Amino acid sequence: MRIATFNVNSIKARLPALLQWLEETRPDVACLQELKCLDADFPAAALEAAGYGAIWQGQKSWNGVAILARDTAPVEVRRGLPGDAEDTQSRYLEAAVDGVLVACLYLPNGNPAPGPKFDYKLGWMTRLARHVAPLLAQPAPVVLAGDWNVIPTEADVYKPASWVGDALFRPEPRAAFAALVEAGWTDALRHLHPDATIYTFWDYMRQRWQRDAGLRIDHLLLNPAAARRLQAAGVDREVRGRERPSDHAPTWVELSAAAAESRSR
DNA sequence: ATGGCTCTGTTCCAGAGA
Repeated sequence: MRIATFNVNSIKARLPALLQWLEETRPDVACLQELKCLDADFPAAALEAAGYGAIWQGQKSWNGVAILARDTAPVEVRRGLPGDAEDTQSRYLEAAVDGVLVACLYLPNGNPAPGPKFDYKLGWMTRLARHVAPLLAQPAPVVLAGDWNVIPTEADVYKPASWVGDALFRPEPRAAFAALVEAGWTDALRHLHPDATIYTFWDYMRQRWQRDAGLRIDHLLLNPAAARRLQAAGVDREVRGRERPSDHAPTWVELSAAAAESRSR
């Protein structure tokens, strides 16, 4: 079972690229971020024609998340991150697909730091940690997939020195991310590729793609039940090199089926 | 330190992103 996350940077601008990628890689689940569209404008029919059921949480101009499932309908479990009744930004969805609980998240950028946007980011991470704590010990696999807007370590950025002080690289968000890993969530890509240079985002500016000056900020965190099934993980880098690309590349994990796991025990 | 690039919408610039 392949579960992917892809910040599309406008689902309307990116629909051809999205459909091409779905056709090529056929993920079982795809978590999308930065839809940048109203609920009414979500291209559900085009995705259905491509073989994907979907749930989505849009909003005008910014943010927006969706969960796609191949040949089935994702069963919505939660809409919005709990803990702040004032939060109206569309950044969090949860769905069950084939016995796996998938959370699709779009963590706030947080720049400039310090400031109210950075405070919102840290508060969001606190709320996330509180919400996912009981999911860690679930017997069912749980995958927290999305654009985390956190560079976990110096190995995850082309030039750490130039990102010091940035909201993606400041100690507080990194500590919040590290605390989840310390608690038992597995950072799937880093776990399987401990020494590799892995990027999932390349800024449009300054020829960052051409220079491979990237960041690893799109992550899939697995609870122990999911980590036990982890077979492979990667980044579909070629998608970033195409015409009119998103600034993020799709990032994915492959989990073995439940039956295969029970046989192997 | 600045600006570079790409997206959206009460658009022909400004705000946000990372």
